[in-house]
Amino acid sequence: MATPLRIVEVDKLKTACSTCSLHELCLPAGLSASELKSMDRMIDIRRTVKRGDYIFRAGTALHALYAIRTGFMKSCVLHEDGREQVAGFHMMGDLIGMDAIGSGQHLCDALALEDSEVCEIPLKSLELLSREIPSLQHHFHRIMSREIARDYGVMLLLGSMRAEERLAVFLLNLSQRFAARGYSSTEFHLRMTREEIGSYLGLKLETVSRTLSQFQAQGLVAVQNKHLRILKIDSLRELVGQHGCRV
Amino acid sequence: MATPLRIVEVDKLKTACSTCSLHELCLPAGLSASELKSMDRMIDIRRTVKRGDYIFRAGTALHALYAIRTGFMKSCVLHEDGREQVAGFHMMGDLIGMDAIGSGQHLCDALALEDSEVCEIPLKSLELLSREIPSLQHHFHRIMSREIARDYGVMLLLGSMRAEERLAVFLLNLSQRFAARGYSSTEFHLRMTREEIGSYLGLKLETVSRTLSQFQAQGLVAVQNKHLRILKIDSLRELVGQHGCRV
DNA sequence: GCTGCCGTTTGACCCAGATCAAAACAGCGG
DNA sequence: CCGCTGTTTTGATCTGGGTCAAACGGCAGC
Repeated sequence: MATPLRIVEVDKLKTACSTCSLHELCLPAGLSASELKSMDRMIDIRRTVKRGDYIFRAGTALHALYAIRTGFMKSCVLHEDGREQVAGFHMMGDLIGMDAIGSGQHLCDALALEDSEVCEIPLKSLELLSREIPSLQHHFHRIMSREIARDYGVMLLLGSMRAEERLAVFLLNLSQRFAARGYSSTEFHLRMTREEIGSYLGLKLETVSRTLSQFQAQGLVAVQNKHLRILKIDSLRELVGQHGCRV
Repeated sequence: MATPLRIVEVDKLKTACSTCSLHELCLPAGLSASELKSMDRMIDIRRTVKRGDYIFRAGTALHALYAIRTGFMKSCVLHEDGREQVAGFHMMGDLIGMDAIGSGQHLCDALALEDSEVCEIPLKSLELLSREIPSLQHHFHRIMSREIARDYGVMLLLGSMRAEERLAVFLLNLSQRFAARGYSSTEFHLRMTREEIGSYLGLKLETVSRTLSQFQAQGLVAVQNKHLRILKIDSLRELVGQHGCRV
């Protein structure tokens, strides 16, 4: 076997759903081998995005949904007066762009917080294929539903939790998502700035910083710049929900 | 024609998608006459719910999605410690229960704020039928997407708006939704209590009351108990976004 | 290694909206 | 018509987290 041929082969393997290590986490979860092949045919474009690049911008037309293969991104919704609110942080296996199906236009910006790779999934193709593969159809519905469920959680957080609780929820959520992807649940890098965390949690960056320092003083976490280690995960869990509510 | 027969006929007409006055607003929007017939076959159960009745409770298994035919309801997500956060107010034509598709269990309570009528739409049937009718499939996706989009708006509101802005956004949203349903955009009844408004907006009931009184003093609205009249809709619109942000 | 730029931390002070309290009011059953 | 209950309004006071300000630290470019 000639070397050039092998390279091409490996390259192709790397970018197919059927061999992607995320396929149990991502859209094709639960599909059979032959159904995965159909997925492979549907997803023909992969994009590499560099830190700071936009995957899509608010106001632009929906071209496709994007499955995150590697990297880390945020989506933020903008108010006409310039205020921006981080609506979510996304990591590998997550599907983004679903906010745009309703109107055909994206409502938020999505941008990479580190060099990333995404798979473009044209909505039309996805809808076509899910008419043929019931389990894909149902799984897509589950993914959209989980986004709604996540949003409800954020509403609860923003509407009725105090600062410490918000931050604890945030850290526990990151921890759990990293764990689900095979990474450490207690030690990770915060890819976003304090300001972005604050925006997501409805707090100012100073409050995020202060609360993080307070957690550190209490021995709950060890923070050094963007590196975070959770020391007492149970105490963090207890912290959520036991304090008197703010609203 | 005998009277009893006529009654049955009218009754049947009243409960079919094909003759429902909401069908351009609801799930079957854009379907052909024959496709509407298929919808009729799918939706075989209509439920009447009285003020205070639950349509579903958090933690219970997903049986069906519910399209609201008449009435007004709220959904609220609960925190284990008893805190509750209103996640949305729903009126005729709205589809609720989509939060449960992901896990198979409802994450929020849905309860009627006035006597209402809902159509039960079994998820399995809906998925089956949308495999046959592409426009139904796409419209269902659009509805789920619009729920995500709405949630992003609520996040922006809860995360970065001051009390007056939140209330103005709330009133403008109600106004616009009533208008879309053929009712007055400037005069309507608030079906929910001040406390429920507050919960939805992340404010306490006293703040809602005070802010409403303030709007009244400024001549923006006329409130009398639960009856509300918008006097200066443009001023309300201007109010949103011009103040310095809280977060 | 030095310099400049961000992002972060920490302190001091302030204010929007929460909390507490009480009165006014609507709606309802008897 | 009355009394009861739950909702709403309004006032007085308090406080969590916002705002302003300054110092610190890590890292990229030179």
